[in-house]
Amino acid sequence: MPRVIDEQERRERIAEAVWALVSREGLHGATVRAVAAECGLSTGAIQHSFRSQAALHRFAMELVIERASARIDAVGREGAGAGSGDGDVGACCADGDAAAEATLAAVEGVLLQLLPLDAEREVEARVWAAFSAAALADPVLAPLSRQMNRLIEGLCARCLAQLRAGNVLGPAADDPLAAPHLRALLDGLASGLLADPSPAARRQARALVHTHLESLRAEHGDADPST
Amino acid sequence: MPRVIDEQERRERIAEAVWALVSREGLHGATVRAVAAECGLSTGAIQHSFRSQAALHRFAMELVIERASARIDAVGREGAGAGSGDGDVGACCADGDAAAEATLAAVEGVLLQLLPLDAEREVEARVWAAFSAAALADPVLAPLSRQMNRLIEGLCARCLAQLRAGNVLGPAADDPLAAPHLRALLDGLASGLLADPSPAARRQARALVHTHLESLRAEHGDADPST
DNA sequence: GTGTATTTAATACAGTTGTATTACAAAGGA
DNA sequence: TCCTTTGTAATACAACTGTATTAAATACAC
Repeated sequence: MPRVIDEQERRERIAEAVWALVSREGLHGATVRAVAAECGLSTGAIQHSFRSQAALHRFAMELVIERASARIDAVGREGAGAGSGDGDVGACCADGDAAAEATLAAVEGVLLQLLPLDAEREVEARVWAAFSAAALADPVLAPLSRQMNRLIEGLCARCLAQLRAGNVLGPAADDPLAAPHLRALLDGLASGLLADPSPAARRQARALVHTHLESLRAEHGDADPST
Repeated sequence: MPRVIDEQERRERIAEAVWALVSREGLHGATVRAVAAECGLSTGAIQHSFRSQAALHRFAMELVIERASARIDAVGREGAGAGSGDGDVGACCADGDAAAEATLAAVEGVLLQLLPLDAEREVEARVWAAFSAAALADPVLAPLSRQMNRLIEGLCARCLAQLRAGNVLGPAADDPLAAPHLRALLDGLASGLLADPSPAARRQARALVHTHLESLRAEHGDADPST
């Protein structure tokens, strides 16, 4: 047998070149030739790994989901047991306020990871924005877009559940709309940050996530008592 | 003088053909030839009105802003005086609840106009999504993206001001973050609706806007008393 | 009517794209 | 050592792109 190559790793390397190009120049910049140049291969090598450009783009989009999914699952696993990492919160709610603050801060940190607040997340968010825009006119990519939304909403739901378990939230958190609400907010913040990544905008986004969580805590009445 | 043509109207007609194509096939579908076919002109006629394809795309994006801006201004003008259209609310806050409900409903209606809940808005939102994604990698279009965000945030601010004037909101509405918060929420909801325009998702989006406004009303404590 | 300025249509052209095809290099089994 | 199998590189090709150029048609001034 000749030159053995880790095909999966090769495919991911190519997909990462796609990411770089999409982030810099948009999806239309990720031509086969440009991708080949970006990762130091020939167009023939690209074609050996991917039947077509559409397959390449699809794989690159799926890889974004896969990586994000892995990160989110990791957060979920480590967040399920501990509040902020140095103390268990779920069971012992004896000294309320300190533990509550810790849980709140931990959740806030997790949610902030979904925003393009550093260089790496910004690339990821730009790439995702390009792909999800393309998905609007491409039935093959559209399901991936929805999958990502479900993924993030799931993370939001788990964060809210954790806050509820720590008795940090009022009854408002039981609202089944709380997770979609949080997801939409994060999505809109991310899109705004991509258009304006200034330090001021980043500060504002952080503050917004903070006050949103605080407002969930402050809320003690029913959401809609009139109807 | 030969055939006199309303150049501005012609340009807008061409731009609307761009919208249709972008909504159906994405930005890359708006080639000069496709645009010409869409509006029943020749490529020569397109080139007579627009120096280049980039200029055409830019104009089409600006026209989205212009149209949206006109709608928003109209809403602002009619909304400045009356609450819901059949009764003045700003001054007479004698019978609180009924007037408050009316104001709230009126504002809710305005905000819902920003979401792709009907066919026309959906096209507009799809077009805008495509353009703002392109703006991430195009320095010429990027300012337009930010301009639109400012426009919508301004509308949000005015809506909140109206609610405040009607004594519908607690002190939380004075938070300078309330308008950016609302804008981000609407942005995220819009993007979610484009990915999943199902009736269920639309119902959820409507409900979310409603509960968000309700939560602003319910909130009476400080947003962040601890720090 | 004639002429002229101006818009339109058609075509030409150079560049780029995705993809198929081809020849070449490399690596292990006989 | 040679040979087969696999990956690589280069090139070819057809389709499509934006744009420049050209010729025709049109509508008003005179």
